[in-house]
Amino acid sequence: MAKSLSQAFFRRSVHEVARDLIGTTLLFKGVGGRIVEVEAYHHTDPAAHSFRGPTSRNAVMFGPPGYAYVYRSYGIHWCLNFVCEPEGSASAVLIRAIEPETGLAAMRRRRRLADQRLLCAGPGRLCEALGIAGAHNGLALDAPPFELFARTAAVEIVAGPRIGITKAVDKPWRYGLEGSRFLSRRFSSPI
DNA sequence: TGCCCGATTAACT
DNA sequence: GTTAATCGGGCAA
Repeated sequence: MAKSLSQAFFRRSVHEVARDLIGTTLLFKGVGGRIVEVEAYHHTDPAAHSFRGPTSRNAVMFGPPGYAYVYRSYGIHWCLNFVCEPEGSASAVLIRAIEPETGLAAMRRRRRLADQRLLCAGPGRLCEALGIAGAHNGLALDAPPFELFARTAAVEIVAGPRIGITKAVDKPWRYGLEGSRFLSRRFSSPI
């Protein structure tokens, strides 16, 4: 049985945590799968929500590591982030895609006709499939309804530029599981 | 108060 | 390849 991740897992730099999240299992109310794609956002990064300081929306980012930051994107979708170390640094990892494994029926029901490959391939799709919404902003990641399990084998990780941003576009802070079919987009070249 | 734009997605041509 | 949907944050006035 895989080990549960504790708060200590998130008490490290956002880039370390981002790489180590690839291959871990994320469940929300018992539904989810293996994380295959994430992006790191550091508070000194102009593309990060926290770059201009605390607001009511990003307040959770300025709190302790190991909590979920959920925000509305484009007025339509929800996006899930994990807050990282150090406390108050307002850095977080955006969860962009998981490989659906557990609770497929519940995910399909929420996502309607989507095929399994697109069920959780993208931050908005993932939140819809798992039933994550703004009400879950600020929840701890080491307690229900969240469950996180460490990976049980080594993984090949690829990196590349982040998606959908207009600032700091050159930073290769998107991480993915090499060769996964469940990425929101392909990585152009392995690093 | 008003205006612009975004860590997106699905449905178009 | 393009674009509409849709709304809160951030900034200018």
